[in-house]
Amino acid sequence: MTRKATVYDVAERAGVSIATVSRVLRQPDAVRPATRERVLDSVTALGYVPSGSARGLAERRTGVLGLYFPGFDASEDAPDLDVLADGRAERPPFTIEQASSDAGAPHPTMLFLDEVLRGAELEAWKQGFVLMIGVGRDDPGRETVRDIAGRVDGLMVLAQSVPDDVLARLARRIPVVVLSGPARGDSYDHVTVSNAEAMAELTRLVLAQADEGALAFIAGPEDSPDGAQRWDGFAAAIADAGVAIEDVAVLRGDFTRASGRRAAEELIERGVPTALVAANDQMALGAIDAFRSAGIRVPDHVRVTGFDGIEAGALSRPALTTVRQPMIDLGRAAVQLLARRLERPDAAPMTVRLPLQILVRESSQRPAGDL
Amino acid sequence: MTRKATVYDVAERAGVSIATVSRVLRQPDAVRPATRERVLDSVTALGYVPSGSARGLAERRTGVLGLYFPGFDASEDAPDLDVLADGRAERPPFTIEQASSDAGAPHPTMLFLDEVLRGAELEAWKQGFVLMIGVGRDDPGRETVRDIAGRVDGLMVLAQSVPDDVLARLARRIPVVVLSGPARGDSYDHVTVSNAEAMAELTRLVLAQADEGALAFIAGPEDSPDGAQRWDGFAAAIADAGVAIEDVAVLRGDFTRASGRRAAEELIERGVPTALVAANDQMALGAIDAFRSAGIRVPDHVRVTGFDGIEAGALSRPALTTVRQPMIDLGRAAVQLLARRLERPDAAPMTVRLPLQILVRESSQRPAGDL
DNA sequence: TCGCAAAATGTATGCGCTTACAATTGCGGG
DNA sequence: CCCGCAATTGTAAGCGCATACATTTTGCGA
Repeated sequence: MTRKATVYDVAERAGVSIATVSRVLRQPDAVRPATRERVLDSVTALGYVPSGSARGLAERRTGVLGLYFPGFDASEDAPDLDVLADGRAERPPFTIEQASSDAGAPHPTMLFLDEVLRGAELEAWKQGFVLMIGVGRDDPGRETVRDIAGRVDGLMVLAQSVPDDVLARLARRIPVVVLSGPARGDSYDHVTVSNAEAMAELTRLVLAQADEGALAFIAGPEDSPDGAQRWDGFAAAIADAGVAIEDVAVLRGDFTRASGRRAAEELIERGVPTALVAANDQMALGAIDAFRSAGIRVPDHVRVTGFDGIEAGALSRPALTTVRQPMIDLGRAAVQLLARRLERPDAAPMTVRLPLQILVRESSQRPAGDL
Repeated sequence: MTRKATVYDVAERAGVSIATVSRVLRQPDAVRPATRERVLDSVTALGYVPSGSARGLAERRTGVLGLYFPGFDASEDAPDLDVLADGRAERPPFTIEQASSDAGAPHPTMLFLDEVLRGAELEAWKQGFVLMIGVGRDDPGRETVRDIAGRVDGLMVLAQSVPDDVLARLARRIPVVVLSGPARGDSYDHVTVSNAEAMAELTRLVLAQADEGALAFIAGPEDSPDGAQRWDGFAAAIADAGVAIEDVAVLRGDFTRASGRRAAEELIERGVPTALVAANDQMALGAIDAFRSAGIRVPDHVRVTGFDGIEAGALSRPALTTVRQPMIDLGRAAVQLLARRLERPDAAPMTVRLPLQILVRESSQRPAGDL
């Protein structure tokens, strides 16, 4: 790897000017086939790859879109790994563990983000962009978002991953799309889902099956916007159904499986409901665990629903009724919004609302005989 | 969003030269506190964000690392989504589906890549880089890899995602690290895992439990390097154990659950083995399905093992004994290698071999009574 | 063969930033 | 109050490419 080849090298070798080289790469038809060949030969011979920086500077656009995530994994604290350290060679090529737990499964929010990312990448590719990603971390001094913002034509951020003031500042430089948060009346483009409406509908489905029995709800942590929206949807649905909120056992969890288990144990003491609506899948699965331990059958004795559509819910028995986020489409929609705004910078801010998918599975179905 | 602010704007507003502005951002200590304040004021007032392109060009490094994946999801064919189309507003905010299948679960290779990506992002952040990602697709004309290569300081590619000649060319421009393929004696840095060794060890564990019975193996598709390595490990282990290869029933699958099911059905006809080693988890799970349908109990009648460590294996009953790839660490190691090479461009090419994790779970354990 | 419009190519500038080097300023001792 | 050095700031030269505009070449009809 000597010095990297530049247009100048290519031009010289092909006996043309750098303008011609540039043309061969950008508008091949504008140059005579013979010269084109000659230039392309030099390109391969020299292993020339155009500098993205120079291009970006000259064209005043980078062709890159940025996606910025909140960091849910506290990965700042991840142990250091040093593959370059000495003595690695002597280490065994494998380790053996007696394992029955499912420890090590990634945080569900991560899975969510992975799919959003996939959708974004796909659509970016379709639109001719490349994707740059960043994760929000406690990061005094080093401003990763700003870093990224300086390198891209447009930025997608997940709600709450960037402080408002920082975001406002970045938006002065490039278009910003906010994903999956409350559709505030601000001036950004938004992509959201109808959390509340879907939860309301799900609750209606549950009520339709719940006979006369008692209803229970496991809410998420207080500071979760998602959790709040889901609660709103639930509350709206039971209000519509003429059920008094006081008649519903409302517990609070923290979105973990353990907290769902605890909540269900409390319910068992206070009296088992006919139906339990949980604000996410983890807690629903935890509740099912607790019910099972207590000999209470789902869905025979109690119907249970979750929210999110994680894989464990599909694999559990009974399979968990839930609501799936259109994750791929979230990513794709965000890119489309960005592409649109890059074309028409002064169009009015837009909010795209994607439909959720209610997956009715066994855990919420009244036993067949009763139908 | 008027015209984007540049150093010139900031300099003028602060009454200094552009050099000073640049210094404030790059080496704050080299400028007198008073001036520094003035400059920073202008920066915020103007919403200035430095251009990554210009920086990259001037510094001759971008601070970006690239990660290039093979595209396993045939996403080129993904249906178009058009969130900007008219009439979206009228669409319902949710859809309802009676669903019991686990359709829609992402391709396991995707999950693998997601984690590698996560590891890479984490380590890139720790080392002060930003990550750019690209997915390999059938892509006549548009050369995404090259595109990315032009914008980054170093490139990580998953084995087989980039044709050899293209890779060779890119490597002339920037350092390249190849992930998870055979450690060929080429001139790139490599990160791999000990597929064969781990499979051999797993096979040994199985043999130790397999009594006198017959052994079976479900191989992967012929063109899979991973599959081949796993076969090699298996073959080596049984050879060591003095078992003739002819005494082992070897079937071939295509890494899908269905193919595992078919293979097991064939085994049931030909005679159920005491132990079945599959080249990946999907096929192992498929085989377990088939055994269950036939009333054959796992692990009581037949011990089964997989490879990969997918989540469904941990959740299934019996939980699947398998080998987990150190996916996060693969990504992290790749970044470390890249960072090292950027520092010392002419160090000898290096191959880092990461240990695999053998997870011994129920599906391979001889029933307790027998111990 | 010549003339002219169209096609092909070359020239030169600027994109926004970093940085070597030059010029200026500040400060302490004499 | 002056001198010399160090700290600060300014000047200017690229970094590699795209492109407007100028120049040359080509193709074609007369």
